[in-house]
Amino acid sequence: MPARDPKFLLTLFETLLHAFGPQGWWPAETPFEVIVGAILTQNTSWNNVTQAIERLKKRDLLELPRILEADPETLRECVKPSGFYNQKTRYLLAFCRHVHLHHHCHLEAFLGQDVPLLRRELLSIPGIGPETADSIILYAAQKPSFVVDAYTKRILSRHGWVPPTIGYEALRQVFMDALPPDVYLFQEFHALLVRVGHLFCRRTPRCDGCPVDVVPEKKQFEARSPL
DNA sequence: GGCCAGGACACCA
DNA sequence: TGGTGTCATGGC
Repeated sequence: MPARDPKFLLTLFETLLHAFGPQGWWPAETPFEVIVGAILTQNTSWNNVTQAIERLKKRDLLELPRILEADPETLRECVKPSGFYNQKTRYLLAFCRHVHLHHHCHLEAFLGQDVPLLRRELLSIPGIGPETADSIILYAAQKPSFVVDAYTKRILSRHGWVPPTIGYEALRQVFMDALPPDVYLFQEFHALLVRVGHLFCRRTPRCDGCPVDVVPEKKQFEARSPL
């Protein structure tokens, strides 16, 4: 049960864009670096991820074939600062092996597929869940698939616009239905929600001054869920 | 020293 | 189907 007015989310986007300006996501030089970052940032602060990516860069491992050729122990050492390094090394290798096996390491061909096909294929790879898949589609493939993360859910439910129990796919659909399929809009909106989340909506409630509060929309759910 | 972070997955009832 | 534990490092 999302907010009824489909223009509400556009109003929210414009409010955040006015308050914070364009965020210019994703901070990466290549689509493959986006993908590596998307996997490494799972439940991890971006600061830790940048350290891992720097290690990979230093060893010239930010290319798909290089990861496949790399010594697994070296790979683990690079991934380590981002936490969960055994898992994430496995996930990184699983992704690279998949593209190697099914697309002959041709990342552009893989990312060039239609969104439904690409999303289904991404979700079939171990370690790629819905958020990671949508991040890869939106920021690496540059195709419109809205990314829902913990902040998105927290911000919207805390303000009473969606129930706190809403699932990933349902919340994603709220955005997909309400917004035009515009890559720039999706990229900036997600980045802005993360920015707001960092500043105002951590687990310790600290919402004073949150620009989301000024968005005019009738709230349908109990506001300020006790997250 | 404890809490938190731009999740995903296995396991269990 | 939904809830819970596990994976692990670095910053505050």
